[in-house]
Amino acid sequence: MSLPHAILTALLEKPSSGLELTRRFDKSIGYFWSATHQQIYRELGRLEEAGLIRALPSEVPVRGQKKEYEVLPAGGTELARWVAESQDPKPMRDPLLLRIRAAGVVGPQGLGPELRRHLELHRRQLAQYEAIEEKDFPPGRDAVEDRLRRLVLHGGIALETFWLTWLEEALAEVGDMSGPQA
Amino acid sequence: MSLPHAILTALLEKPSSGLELTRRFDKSIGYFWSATHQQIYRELGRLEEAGLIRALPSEVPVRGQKKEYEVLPAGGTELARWVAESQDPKPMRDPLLLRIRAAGVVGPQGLGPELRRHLELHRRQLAQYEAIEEKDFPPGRDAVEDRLRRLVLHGGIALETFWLTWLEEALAEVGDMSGPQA
DNA sequence: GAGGACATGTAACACGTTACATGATTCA
DNA sequence: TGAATCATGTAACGTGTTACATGTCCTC
Repeated sequence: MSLPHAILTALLEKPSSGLELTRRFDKSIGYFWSATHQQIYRELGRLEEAGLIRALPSEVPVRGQKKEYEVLPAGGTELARWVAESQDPKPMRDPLLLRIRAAGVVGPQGLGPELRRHLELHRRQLAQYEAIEEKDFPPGRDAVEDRLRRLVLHGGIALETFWLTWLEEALAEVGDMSGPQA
Repeated sequence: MSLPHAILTALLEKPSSGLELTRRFDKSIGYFWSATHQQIYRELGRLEEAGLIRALPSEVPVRGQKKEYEVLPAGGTELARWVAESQDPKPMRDPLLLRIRAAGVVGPQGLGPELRRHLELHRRQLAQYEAIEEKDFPPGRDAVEDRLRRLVLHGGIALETFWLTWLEEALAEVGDMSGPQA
């Protein structure tokens, strides 16, 4: 049950409409918890129903009309409860590792290009994170909120770095035996 | 669509019944693609329907009776196709990073113990991977299949190492401000 | 023959994904 | 007025999760 709490977090940072939330997910929170606009609208309805958020009463609630939400006190309480909750880490679930395992059985033909493509994609993601760090977290900003957001960003950077390192190892292992030849 | 291919891989390594597959997922393939027995039975039915696997004809197919499956040629072809397929890496989806972000908004109260607990769990997982490496991959075994399975295991080890490093950083940041005091 | 382990399966629901539908606003 | 964009929403489906149901085999 992470999506509702991701939405509560985003709305506490700034009250927003569904589409605004979607955009903010695409470029910030979505880096570690992505969601489509359909999921977000569905969940906004549930959160409102549950009394954790409410639509700002300024506008008439017509279809096609922008509808802004803000977090109610019960929503903040629920989010704080969830932050301290005990949740076991889920085992990783990665299709690429699975494909390497499968390649051990049916052969690594065709894997080389795919590994190189992933390597490039992770390089770009890492560059993007590093740009964010440089832009949003210059040395000196040290409020609690800044420190925690930087911590999260460091997680993303370290994860991408892991992928780069591992993909290099994978290419060294697989690259030369997965070319166009049989 | 990874589960069917995880099952094809497991069945190619060794024909099995549904429950045997469930056990093998719990202690091997499931480290990077977990599945419950209900998912596995459902998927075995679909794979048989699709003509990619078949039940070994030796036993009478009665409810409660063991039913072993093996991969048909079409299943091997499909798996090889999937290995070389182009699949974008999915953005990570991690509730703990999300909770840290939320803690930036509602405060990190109660996070310390949770971080320490995760740290301990990841230490154990890492130790387990290292035990597997020592037991199943002694230096010298160099068949293609061995090399690729070792590569996957190295991925798991590096990921756990990432978590340990990052959780230490997180504790340094959060540990002292999330105690029992307000 | 009763209990427990083994084994397969159903049912219901939550979450995520894709495609599409509908209405409002803006601007040429 | 027509097209583009903004904005909210429905519908259908696939996967993952949880709880439970049913049947067989072994052992005491």
